[in-house]
Amino acid sequence: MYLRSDEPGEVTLDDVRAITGTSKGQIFHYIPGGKEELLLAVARHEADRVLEDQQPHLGDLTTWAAWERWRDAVVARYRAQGRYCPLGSLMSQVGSTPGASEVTTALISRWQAHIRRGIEQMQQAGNVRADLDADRVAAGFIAGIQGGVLVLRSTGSTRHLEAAMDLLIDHLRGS
Amino acid sequence: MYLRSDEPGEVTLDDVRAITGTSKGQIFHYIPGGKEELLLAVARHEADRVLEDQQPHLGDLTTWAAWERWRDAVVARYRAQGRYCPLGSLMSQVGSTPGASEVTTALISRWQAHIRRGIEQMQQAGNVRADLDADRVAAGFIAGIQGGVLVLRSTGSTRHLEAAMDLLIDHLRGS
DNA sequence: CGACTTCTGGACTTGCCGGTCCAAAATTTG
DNA sequence: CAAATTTTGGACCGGCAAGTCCAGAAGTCG
Repeated sequence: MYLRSDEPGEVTLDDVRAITGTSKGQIFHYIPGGKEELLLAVARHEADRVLEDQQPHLGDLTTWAAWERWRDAVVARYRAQGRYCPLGSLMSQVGSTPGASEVTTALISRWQAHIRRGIEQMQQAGNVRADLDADRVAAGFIAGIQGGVLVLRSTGSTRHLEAAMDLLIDHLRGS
Repeated sequence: MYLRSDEPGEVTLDDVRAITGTSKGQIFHYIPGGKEELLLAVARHEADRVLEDQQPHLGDLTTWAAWERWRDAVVARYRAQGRYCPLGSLMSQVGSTPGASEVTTALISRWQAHIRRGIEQMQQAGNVRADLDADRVAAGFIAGIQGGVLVLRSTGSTRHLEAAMDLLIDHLRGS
């Protein structure tokens, strides 16, 4: 039975010690909360990166071309990441502690707010039907992207992610 | 068979022993592969249940009313399940072994095939535009549902799941 | 009944990992 | 410089959980 080895499973404090070239003493000196505090800090950092990697497109969804660039950026980012999802692994390790779900819900809500804002701007410009519930469509995007990434993690293909994003953009276009 | 009630972490063989009223000797006598084989067997069983719980709707997506019933069944099922997703927990424990991804990809592909078939039937009946790529839209459904459930697991709300399914059904309707 | 096979229970082994502790090195301070 | 404080390294502890082993119970068959 092999526990050890490559990326997928668990990260141990010994791994951290080895990688950072430090010692247990230092880890607990600087991070009194131990493993959970460490993992949560990394998770928060990764969560920020998720949104950063979508910029500047995510913050400026004001034309159809921008939506396409955003779509491409998201697909490219996750294609590059492949089966290994840092944030996903982290969250599954930190389990269902209160801090963990706080990180995910915060990420989701910031992400969704960006998308909603983009839709509203498109509506104001008359490019999207005004009677669409922007927040609801934004929620759909979040779900589609998350699910696409989940599928990517187990199949290695970005097909579902692309399909979800394309369909939702088409929906906005009113096709 | 029911598994733990306190959702979060790990299932140990001692848990299994206690719940089933057996002993380590028996477990390894009947399941030589140990924990991994056991977990995979349960995962396969849960995967079957996922589709069973959507029947008979999933197998008969031939009218708009049927699509709505299916949508309601899926939402109801996951709402009832709440934050605790048996299959999800299982898969995160069994990690990224080859057997694990085989279970998920098999589930995804059967699920998607059902949806695709439903779309094709609607197309043949003239209810859905014939130029829609049925398999692609089905992939979008899978992504949306998976993502909706993922969000449900961390926020406890079915809002994203409902939004994703409604938007995709609207899309089929060509609204 | 008696040899033989299968099943059962649970003590035991092995190895892992988070966390503690403290002695010594480095650094600051007076 | 010397005392006080902070930082460092790593041996060690405790607990946990997967998997092994074997002694005996239960069942099978001639």
